[in-house]
Amino acid sequence: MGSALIAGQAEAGQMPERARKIVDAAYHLLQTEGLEGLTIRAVLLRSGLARRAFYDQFAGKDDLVLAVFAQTLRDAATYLGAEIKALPDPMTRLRYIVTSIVLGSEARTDPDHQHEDRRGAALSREHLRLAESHPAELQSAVRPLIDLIATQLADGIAAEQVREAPVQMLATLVYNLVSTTVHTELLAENAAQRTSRQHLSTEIWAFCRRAIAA
Amino acid sequence: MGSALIAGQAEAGQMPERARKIVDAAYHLLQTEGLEGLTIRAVLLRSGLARRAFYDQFAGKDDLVLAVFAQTLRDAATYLGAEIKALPDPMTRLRYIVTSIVLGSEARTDPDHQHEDRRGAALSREHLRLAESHPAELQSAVRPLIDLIATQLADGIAAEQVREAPVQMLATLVYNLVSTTVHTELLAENAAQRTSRQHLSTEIWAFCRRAIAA
DNA sequence: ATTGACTGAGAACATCGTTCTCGATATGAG
DNA sequence: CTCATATCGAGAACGATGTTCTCAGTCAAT
Repeated sequence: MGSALIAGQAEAGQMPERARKIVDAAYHLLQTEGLEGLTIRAVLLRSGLARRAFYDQFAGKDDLVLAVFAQTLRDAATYLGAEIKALPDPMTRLRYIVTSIVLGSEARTDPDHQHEDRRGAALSREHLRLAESHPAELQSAVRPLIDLIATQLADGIAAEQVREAPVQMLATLVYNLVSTTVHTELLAENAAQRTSRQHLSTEIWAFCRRAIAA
Repeated sequence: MGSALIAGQAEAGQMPERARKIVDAAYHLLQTEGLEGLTIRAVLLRSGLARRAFYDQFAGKDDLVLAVFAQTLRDAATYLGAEIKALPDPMTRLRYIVTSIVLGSEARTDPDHQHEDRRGAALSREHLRLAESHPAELQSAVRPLIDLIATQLADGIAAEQVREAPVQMLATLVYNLVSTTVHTELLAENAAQRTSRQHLSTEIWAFCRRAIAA
C-alpha cells in the first residue's frame, strides 16, 4: 500500500506528449536527485528533447515544478480517494489519509523506494516559494488533496464527529502540518536517535484528531 | 507589541564584529528585498566588506542563512519569554506565543513594518532546505523557540491542562504548523478574499489548543 | 628597513535559468 | 520536381549567482 501515492507517470489528460515527457523526466529526476538535481539541462538530457521544446511547453522552470506538483497531488488524491471508499466513517478515513501521507512508501529500506521521500520533500520545499510567486496556480495544484480532506471534514461535521469550523481552512492546516512536519522530521533524523516513522505518524494523527474533533 | 520579535540587531555574544556586520546586513536585506535579494554580493555591498572577509567568517551562504535563522529565533524566544512572564497559566502563555507569531508585527500598514513578514517567510522557505543539508545546525537554531514552547507544554502537563505527550514533539508540531501555515496563508491571500490575520490567528490557536489540551 | 603574514578588490570559474542564432528539415504551392 | 516558407533541434550566448583564486597593498614585528 501507499506505493501508488508515488507511482504516477503523467496521465494521458489533454497534455501534449512533449509536456508529458518533460514532466515525467522531472518527476523521476526529483525522485533520484532531489531538488538540486532538477535542472533544465538535466530534464532535457533525460527526456532527449531540445531546449526550445521545453520553453515551447512551459513558461519556465516554475511552470514545470508546478506541473509536477499538480500531478503528484492529483495522483495522491485519486489513490487515497479510492482507498478510503472501503472505510466506514469520516474519522477513520481521515486517519487513513493522514497516516498514509506520513508513512508514504512504508519507510522500508527497499532501495527502490528509499528516494521516494525526496520528491515529497522537494515539493514541500518549493511550496512557500510558489505560494509567493504563483499563488493561484499553487492553490489549484494542491486543491485535489485539500478538497479530499475537506470533504471528509464536512462529512465528519455532518456526523457530529468533527467540530464545526471552516472546513477549507481546517483542511489546509492539516495538510500543511502533515506535509511540512513529515519532511522536517524525517530529514532531521539521524539514524541513531531516530523517531520511528510509525511513531511520528501516530503522534501527528493524535494531534490532528484532537484539533478537529467535535 | 510584537515589534521586538523582529528588532534584533545581532547581539554582542562572542561573535566577531565582522560576522556581526555581515549578519546585520543579511538581516536587513532579507527584510527589504526578500530571499531573492539576499545575495553574497548584495551583503558585501551593504556591509562594505570584501568577499574574502565573508568567506573568512562563514563557510558559505548556508552558514550565513543559518546565522540569521538562529538570531531571529533567539530574539523571538527572548522577547516572548519575557512577555509571558506576566501571564498566569501555561495555556494563556501558549496562546500568547502562538498568536504573537501569527500576528507578527500586528499586520499594520505601517510602511516601516510592512516588510517584516518577508524575513519570516524567507526563513520558513529555507527551513526544509536547511533541514536537509544542515540538520544539526538548524535544529539548534530553532531550539530556543521550540524549547520555550516545550516548557509551557511541560508546565501545562503538570497543571493538568495539557495532555500527557512527548513535549518536544508537540512543540515541534505547533511550531511547524504555525510558521509554515502563516506564511502560506498570508502570501496566498489576494487582498480581495483575504482571510484576516486576526481570524487566522484565532483559528490556528483553536486548532493547537484542542490538539494539546488535556 | 625588511620581511612576512594578512587582507581588500575584484578577476575568474562553474552552473543555473533563459534567450538567441542558425542551419537542417519538413511542408505545401506552383 | 523545385523552390519558398515555416518549423524545430542543437547549442552558443547572456546575465546572475556562489565560490575560489590572484595579486598587489598594508601593517606589524624583528
